[in-house]
Amino acid sequence: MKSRDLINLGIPKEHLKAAIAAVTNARRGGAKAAEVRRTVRSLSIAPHEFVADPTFGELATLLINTPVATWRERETPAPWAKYGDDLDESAIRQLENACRLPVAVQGALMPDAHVGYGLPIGGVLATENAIIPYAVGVDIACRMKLTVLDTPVHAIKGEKERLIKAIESETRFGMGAQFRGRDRRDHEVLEEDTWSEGPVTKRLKDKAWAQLGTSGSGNHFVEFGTLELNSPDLGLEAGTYLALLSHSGSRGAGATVAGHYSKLARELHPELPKELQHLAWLDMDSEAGQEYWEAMNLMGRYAAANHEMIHRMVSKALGAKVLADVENHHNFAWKEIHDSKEVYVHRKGATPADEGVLGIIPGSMATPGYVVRGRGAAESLKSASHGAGRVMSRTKAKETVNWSKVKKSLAEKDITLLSAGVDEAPDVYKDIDEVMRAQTDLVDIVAKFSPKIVKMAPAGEPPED
DNA sequence: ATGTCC
Repeated sequence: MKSRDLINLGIPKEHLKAAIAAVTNARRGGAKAAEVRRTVRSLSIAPHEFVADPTFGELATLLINTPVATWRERETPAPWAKYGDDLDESAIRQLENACRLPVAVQGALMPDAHVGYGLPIGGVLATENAIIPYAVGVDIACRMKLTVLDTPVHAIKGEKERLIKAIESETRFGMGAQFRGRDRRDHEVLEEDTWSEGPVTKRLKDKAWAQLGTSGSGNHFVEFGTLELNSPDLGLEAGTYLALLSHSGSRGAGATVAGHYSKLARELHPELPKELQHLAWLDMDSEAGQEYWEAMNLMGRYAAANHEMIHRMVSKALGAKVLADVENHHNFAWKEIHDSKEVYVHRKGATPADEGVLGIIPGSMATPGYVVRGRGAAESLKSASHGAGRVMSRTKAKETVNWSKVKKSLAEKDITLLSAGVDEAPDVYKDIDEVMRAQTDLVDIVAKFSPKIVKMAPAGEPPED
């Protein structure tokens, strides 16, 4: 019997697992399909009559003890702030909807906001005692890392081939990208017991190992560029440096964790209206909530290790020493105190910007990114944008972007593009400097990074191995 | 974002 049959027979989504187990047991015990079907129908109508049944008793008790879920939204929506004047209206609607959730406490919309599943990208949401998998995002712990190297800046021109080779030989890109055999990277994060403690993560460790030190597709990248520091900071003298910047996350492992728990959250909240289904939450007091929290935090450490291996291998190939290091998650949730209250702050495509905290806000392959220092603005839930933000969908980009024009413009800026999809062309993004101007209350600019040698996943090609 | 839904 399939899930859909069970639902048609009146089994609520949240008890599908228990129902499937009971049906399987009944069939193993020799009951015929039609007979089981009749039992399930009767049980869904009058569960009290089945409490003592050896096979269906447990399911009957579950049905009796589950109050009929009813949708109750906040009487008044949670307060939220937005930054920027020309924000996508659909993204605004998504954040407004999120603020209607009974678990919502406060929201904020960053100037790079655009539509995503559930919460918009560039959306921040604080909740009480609840975690929303889709408000963290599919790429859990998607993250930036910048290392300043002791390699002289003129190497970007003078030793270009050597820099290109370091990226090409030490990184992998694309959906399913991985290292094979002895090329696999090792990191102590893989030795954690946490992997085997989670019912989902225990199946993901080998894939995670194979993908350690890789970037995915879409907006992930690894690039060399110049970092301009106008005054001493980051433990460095003022000056222009050669830096390595990467954008990647928790890869396939994180996507599987996200998919599993967002589905579970939706099943646990069948009462949610359609526009809020993707914002289904897990109660932090529940086993599912705790499982997701542990898995999410593991994905956080894994994504950090992922970047660490990219930077370690590339700088090692160059024989370079790391002079400074800045990094941050921008798809994650944190337990924080806001307004003297403990809340779970989800930042989905948003950079943590508590007072004094360093972060990285990238532009595009052809425009600057910025190292920033947070100002701790309460209205933004101590957050800032995570980039420039898309102005054009991937589909539209593929129809309209003139690739040879892009190449010409890159050449004029002395930018070497090793590979990328047309949907990542500079024009699909907002003007990063305009976005930075919309968030002067949120962050101060520390340094400016200009991309010079850029690698992204090639479009439409099979993954490398 | 991800080897394309459990």
